[in-house]
Amino acid sequence: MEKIIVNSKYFNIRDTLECGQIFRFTPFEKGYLVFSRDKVCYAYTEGEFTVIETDDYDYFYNFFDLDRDYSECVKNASSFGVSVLETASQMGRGIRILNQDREEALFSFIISQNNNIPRIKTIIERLCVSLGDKKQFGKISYYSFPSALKLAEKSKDFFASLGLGYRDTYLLETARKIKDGFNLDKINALDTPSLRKTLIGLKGVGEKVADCVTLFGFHRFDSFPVDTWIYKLYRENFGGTETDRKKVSKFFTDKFKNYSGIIQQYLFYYKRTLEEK
DNA sequence: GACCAGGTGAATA
DNA sequence: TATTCACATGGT
Repeated sequence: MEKIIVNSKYFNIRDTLECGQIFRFTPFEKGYLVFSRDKVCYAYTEGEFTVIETDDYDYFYNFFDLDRDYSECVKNASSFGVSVLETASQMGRGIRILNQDREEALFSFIISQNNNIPRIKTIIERLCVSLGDKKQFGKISYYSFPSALKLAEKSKDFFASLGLGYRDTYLLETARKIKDGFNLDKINALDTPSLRKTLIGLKGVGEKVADCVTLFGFHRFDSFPVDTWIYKLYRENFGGTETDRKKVSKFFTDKFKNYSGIIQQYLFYYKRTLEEK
């Protein structure tokens, strides 16, 4: 067991987990257990520090993007003279964009479409319990996220029984494609537009899911996913009039460039916490 | 019942 | 190219 200790000003564990980029975490003692692939860590706040306890130091150091200076991101977000950006980036300054497992991000966001976050979490948890490997972390037992190969063996009805709804075929077809050689690591060599296009070739992956996967699975900060919340914010806070989500995304990426992804998270988190009751 | 949730695929014009 | 509609499921 090792500990990573970081000043919490630009690394808040709650904000990082609750901002909607990851679905596998659970409250535990002073903080959270966070799961990624077959790994786990225990993360909590202690005074002015964020503490990560784990058996996989290097993995989680990279996972939480600890080499990046996020004060730069907040500074950039504030530089546009738009008050909502000022507010949102201050509120979300502790958010880090996670370096998630590519397969896990891909399948998770296929499940996310036209769905709400609590239910997405439930479905993913069921997937792990029924197909993942049982693992041990101290006294805690948990399940890994199942590989595409494992998913590809199951039937459409099996996924339907887990509550995936019409997304059952999307998950199955994408899992089979990966089993047949579609390589998520190889396509990391592509630039973001080509990567997006390639991902959209998968069943169940459209503009929005592709943007989430490039951002959360491939760490492409020039991606700006537009979901229903961001679309609402675009109209209400930016006076936007475009209805095509693709054009809305372009509006923001043209403005925010290589800070698009992190600013999108500031805005998403802000809008969602503001409106939740 | 209607409407919504981190939308997409397919049909249509 | 752009618009429209069905699609499972569960919560409000």
